[in-house]
Amino acid sequence: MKKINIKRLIEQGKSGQQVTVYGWVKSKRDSKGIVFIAVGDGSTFEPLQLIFTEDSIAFQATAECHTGAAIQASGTLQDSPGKGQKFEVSVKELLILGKADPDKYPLQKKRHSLEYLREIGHLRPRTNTFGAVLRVRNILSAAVHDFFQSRDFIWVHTPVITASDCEGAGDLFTVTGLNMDKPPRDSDGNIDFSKDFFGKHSYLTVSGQLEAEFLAMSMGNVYTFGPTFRAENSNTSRHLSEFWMIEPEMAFADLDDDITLAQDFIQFLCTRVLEKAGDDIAFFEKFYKVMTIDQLKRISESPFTRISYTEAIKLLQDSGSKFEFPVNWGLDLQSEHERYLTEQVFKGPVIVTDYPKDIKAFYMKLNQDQTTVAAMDVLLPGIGEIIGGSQREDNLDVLTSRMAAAKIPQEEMQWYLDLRRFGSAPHAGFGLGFERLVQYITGMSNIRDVIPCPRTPGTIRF
RNA sequence: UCCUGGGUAGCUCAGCUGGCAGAGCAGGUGGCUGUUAACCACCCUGUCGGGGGUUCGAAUCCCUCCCCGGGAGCCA
Repeated sequence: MKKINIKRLIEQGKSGQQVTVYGWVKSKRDSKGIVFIAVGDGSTFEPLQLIFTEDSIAFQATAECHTGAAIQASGTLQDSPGKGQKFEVSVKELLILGKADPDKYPLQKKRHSLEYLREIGHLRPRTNTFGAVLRVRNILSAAVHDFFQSRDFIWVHTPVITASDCEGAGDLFTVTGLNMDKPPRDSDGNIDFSKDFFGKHSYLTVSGQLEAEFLAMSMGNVYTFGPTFRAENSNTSRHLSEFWMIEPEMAFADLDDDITLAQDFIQFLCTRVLEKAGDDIAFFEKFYKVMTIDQLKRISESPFTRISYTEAIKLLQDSGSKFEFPVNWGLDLQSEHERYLTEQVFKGPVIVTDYPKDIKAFYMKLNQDQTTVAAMDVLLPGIGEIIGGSQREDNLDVLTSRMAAAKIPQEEMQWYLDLRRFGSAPHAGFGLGFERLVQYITGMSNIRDVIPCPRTPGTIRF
């Protein structure tokens, strides 16, 4: 039998058509002689209304049919006289494929707290909110590839297991095949990773950037889109230990090209979500009241504010606002400062550029002033940093001296320095935290609610 | 990791300076011919996070541990 999902049925169905639908019961309402069942199958936000009247055999079967049950229903698609839906199905045959005991089923046809839903992560995709999140996440994932493919970027697969521990992006998870009860020791008593699976200490990647750089320095424009791991003990609404990151890297490009790409990228994604996930976005607007369709339209149309770090410091100092943390040139911007810029001053995305070299990574291009680097952060209201990027240092001497200053051992990094020895060229890229983007667009305030299986310190399930 | 708020019925929460454990929703039964998280009536539902202490008496006060938010730091 050829199955049709509810999304297709609503889009392409014709009144009078015989249909069979499959899904899970979202709610049941009954009156004398008539029963209404709302059924969903994940394909779309709108549930399908099933009608059972006393004259059908299926009517009896609804007694056993509670919220959460998996059902198969056959009948006639017809225009709905009721408000709220275009079609409904008058059901002649109802099969309960899997019951859901109403005394034990953890989901009810009412609002649950997001905290509670996190405890039943395997069932929460059946809720309106999480279904909408997953559909938006899917639209965005596909749009990421559409955006880069349409610009001839090559999708490259950088490794999940890496030997680079000097990227400086945070603590790393060790990957090992050693017997943890009795690991081999060297003469100093330290664990001897030369006896490990790969012959050296290996980690889960914290960024594909360094590898993406050598791919860009041969393929031109490339991007990665894959999982990333940070062993930081971060307990916030915008950090995960395992998250997905998108990292484009462009050869023959400077910071300005990088910023333009970042803005075009975010705007493209907002536009695509509005086109393809209207129902879901409308739901977020209505129930969570954080991100509106109008706001998304505005973001997709108007250029982002650009401000240099130096200008930002001056603006904060002259603002007359009291901050908990000091504002001084040379100090990093704190959350409260970023929030002030995005939420109070500019009320939208802000791109801060040209940070002092001492608070940024060693690989960022040193500016002519010798004190700042060609870096940029994209900041969003409510989220903070969503993108961190830079033009990369392409001068061998400058790079090695910056590595020395940052005390980064160079023996293991000769391959990286080779890119500056042979055919070096200006290049730039950035990293975008995918879940933070999903958060921003849906208005979900906790990052744990935009990924199916969140990994955070002290918590792992499934 | 630090600061801060919380944990009471299946879910969401009220329960004041210590004095009989509560409501809405869900569930059950009945009613209602078209509902939209339906509605109306009645019924059922408790390790008050765990342990210890103070007290005639603790959900309430004290100590301790566990868990969950929010904020901060680290970052995407």
